[in-house]
Amino acid sequence: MSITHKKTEFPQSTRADVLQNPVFVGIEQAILEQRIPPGMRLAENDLGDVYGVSRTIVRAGLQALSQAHLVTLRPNRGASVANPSPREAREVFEARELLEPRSAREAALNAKPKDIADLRLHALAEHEAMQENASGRALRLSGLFHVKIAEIANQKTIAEFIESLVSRSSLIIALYWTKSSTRCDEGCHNALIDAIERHDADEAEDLMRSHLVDIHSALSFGVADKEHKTLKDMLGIDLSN
Amino acid sequence: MSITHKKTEFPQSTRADVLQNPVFVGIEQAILEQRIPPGMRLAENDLGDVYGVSRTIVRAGLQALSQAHLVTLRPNRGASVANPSPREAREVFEARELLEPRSAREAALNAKPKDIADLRLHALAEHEAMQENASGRALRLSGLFHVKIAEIANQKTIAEFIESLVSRSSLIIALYWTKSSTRCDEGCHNALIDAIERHDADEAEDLMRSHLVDIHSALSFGVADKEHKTLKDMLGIDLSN
DNA sequence: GTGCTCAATTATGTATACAATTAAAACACT
DNA sequence: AGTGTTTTAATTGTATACATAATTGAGCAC
Repeated sequence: MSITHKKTEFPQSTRADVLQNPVFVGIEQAILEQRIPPGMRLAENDLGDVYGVSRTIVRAGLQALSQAHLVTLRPNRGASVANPSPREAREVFEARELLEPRSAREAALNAKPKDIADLRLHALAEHEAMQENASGRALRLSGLFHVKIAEIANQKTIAEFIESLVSRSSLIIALYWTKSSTRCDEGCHNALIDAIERHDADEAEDLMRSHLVDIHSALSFGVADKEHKTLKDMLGIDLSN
Repeated sequence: MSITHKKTEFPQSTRADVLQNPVFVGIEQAILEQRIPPGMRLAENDLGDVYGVSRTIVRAGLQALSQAHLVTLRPNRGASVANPSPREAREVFEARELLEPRSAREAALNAKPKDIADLRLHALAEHEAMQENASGRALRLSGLFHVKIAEIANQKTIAEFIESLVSRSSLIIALYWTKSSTRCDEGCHNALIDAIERHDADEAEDLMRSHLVDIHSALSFGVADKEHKTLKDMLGIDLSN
């Protein structure tokens, strides 16, 4: 009944707990690599079978994914991979365009040699994934690059926001990506590393901003959500009969 | 085994599910009103008794609170009210100083008469709570004011971030607040509403920025965390013997 | 009296059983 | 055949039981 009043000594590592949940980790990675599409149903029993855990663990994972906006949870109806609306997509990129240029600036000011080396290594891994035509892995690594910069900026709070936005971007790209101007990333990321290495804050900020605008403008919200596509197609077929 | 592939029609209301959890709602409000202090232990059985639910529900609520940085979850050690470090406190306010001025600007551009009326009503409620010396309620309402502005700005994604930061601020204030310059809020909030009503974006942005800097600079990280205070006090008593 | 060890207790981690709800199938009826 | 209704199956919501780990406190040695 009474809530005991004892104070603990040291704090956190925010999502350390949820990172041990195989459902959270597995589904997150699958979404980031676009191995499961937006809107896909995620039944608790199936997930339990796949990851060899009980529904208790599945539910914990799904709840965490839901708070990360990667999964939609509807009462009594279960979970499905999130299906961000055009509006949400726009908002996510607006938020990134607000946060990440500042983050790149701070990274340029803070970066140590070790950070640069780490980024270069990462860019190499991105390059390899693209060569292998492993588009899923490439996409995930590309997102991770942005997170790494946010971490170098040494502001964990904002870095977490950026991490969340980057994750959601994978779903947005899955839904609204059009052009095959994919190769932008390669050059952009390298140029960004160069600017950061030079501690050229202004340049890093500008490069990040334009990089994000590039991605954003390669999205197309013109057509209705892809989720309605099938219905529309079917209607079209029906009418043509 | 196989995950069925069916698409659902409409999406989200992100934390609609967790808002139905009495533990989440109850503890969140208690923290925002500073009725439970940082570091306080939150045993699952106790919470279950208080809210009349099983540990299943308690755990779901605690997990959500943990992702909101209001509760710290340590494996096999249970939950306690979060105890933000000075660094985390600084980061939270830095993030607010980055996001909220922009938010106030957008609010000034977007605000409709109904929004203004709502804000004025809210300011009145804040005033009343202060008169009644209901400092907990006053603090929660004061935070809610900032959230409302973020919502008027019509950017849900960023508004959610701000909401999270505002919540965490309650814990930070509980730990690091010094002066009784509390009355700042009253004037600041009214001036802000005026600027927004005039659609004076620059003024709204400036007012919000300086308002946040005021709060931030009224925090003192000089002394060790208050969690050590009791220990220090006890040591002091011991020494005086 | 102080510090250590180990049992007893308490609390958390996970699975499972059952209830409630939703989705699907079978059936009756027009 | 097509539509509306009832029955059945499948899925989620919640509580509880059991396993496991942490904490407390008693007893003992020093």
